[in-house]
Amino acid sequence: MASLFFLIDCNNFYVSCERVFDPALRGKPVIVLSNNDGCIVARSEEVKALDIPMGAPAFKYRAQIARYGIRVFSSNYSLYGDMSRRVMEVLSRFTPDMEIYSIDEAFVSFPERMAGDAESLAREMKETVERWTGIPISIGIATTKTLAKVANRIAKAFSKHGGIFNLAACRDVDDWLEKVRVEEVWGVGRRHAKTLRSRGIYTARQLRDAPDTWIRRHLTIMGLRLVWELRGISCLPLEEVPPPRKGILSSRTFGRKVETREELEEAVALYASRAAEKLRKHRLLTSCVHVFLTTNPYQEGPHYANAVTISLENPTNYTPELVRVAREGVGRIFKEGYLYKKAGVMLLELSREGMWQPNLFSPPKRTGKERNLMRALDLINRRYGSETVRLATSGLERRWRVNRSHRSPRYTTRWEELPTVK
DNA sequence: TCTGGGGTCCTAGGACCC
DNA sequence: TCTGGGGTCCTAGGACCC
Repeated sequence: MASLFFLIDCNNFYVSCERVFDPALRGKPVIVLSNNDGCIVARSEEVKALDIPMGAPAFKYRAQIARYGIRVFSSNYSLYGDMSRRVMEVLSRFTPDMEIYSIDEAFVSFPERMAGDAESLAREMKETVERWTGIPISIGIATTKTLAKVANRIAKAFSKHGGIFNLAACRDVDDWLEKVRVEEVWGVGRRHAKTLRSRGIYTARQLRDAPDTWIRRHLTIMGLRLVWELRGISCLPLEEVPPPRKGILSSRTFGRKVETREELEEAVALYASRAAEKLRKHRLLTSCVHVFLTTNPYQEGPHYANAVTISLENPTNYTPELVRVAREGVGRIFKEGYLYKKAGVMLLELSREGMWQPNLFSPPKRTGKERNLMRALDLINRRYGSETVRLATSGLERRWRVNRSHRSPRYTTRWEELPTVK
């Protein structure tokens, strides 16, 4: 049975989260920076109007930030994660058929026979989310997910539609697709856009009408699916149950350059601990640890990047074991004489706790004691803040830690940072 | 001086098998 | 003079997403 897809997208999500708790920011230019205060990852409308692009390195725009009095925030993921949970909770009251696609986006679907009510339903969703959470949203409606994305973009670009646009009810779909540039289509990035332009394809409409064989050859099977979706043939179903994770990554750019093996080992020990914590949170075990380090690729001078993958005999989520292996990994790839900028730990080959095959030749050493230790560790860190208790190998001084000089309070997840009403 | 972090999927090519 | 065809599995790298 055919469905109608809604794509719900929070407007300038991180900026909107900051504005909920500081209304003085409304109508003012605001940006939110990535980790280490590196890139601009969210912009208010006022900033978009200044042609400051998404993902730009913040230091290149210092002059404009000062000139226009742009308010700057470091990322506050505790706050954004919690606000996202609230938005999704409100949306889920309208339908069980929902896919949480990212921190600020969700797809929902309704049977096509409800098409007549689609817009009033969307309006109700929008009003409820905005009233209950304070986060403004836009909604795109269409017969496929890719077209719903397009519809959402139109809803955002043309404010006369009041943040809601229903492409399924349009007679002039061709005209609308003509207005959307090919690189704005979901699944077309910089490289594919270039390939398409070289063949004279500039708009979503031209992409929709491109020949299958050429698309298949140059944009792979993914591109072909996307083109079919533009034609209204649904190829991407709603994924209500998230597929099992394939890997868990923890990595950071350093606040300053790191030269010594000891400091790299500290950093990697911390990342391994964090990854192990995520592992336990999802009740998973890993049997493969991937460690990587790299110098700054943007900078002149000798560049070095390397990685190593270490298989474990038995799957585990025990922090000390993973930290030991990760540090060993650093030992294998570290080279003296370079200025390192980033390192990370990736855990692969994940399995569900309690479902792994014991190894015949080396029975597991894991004891109830270890499990209890990890449980206590997680409990303490959840209650008193992360890293209240941690391994000493992850360093005490830690001069390499990230810069985060403009973070707002964690209003909703820390008692001592609750907003005060005057 | 200063350029994020966490994911997914696909393809090409090599090694290996009979 | 003549040197196949059909598979699988693994990995590295590229492209994309937010």
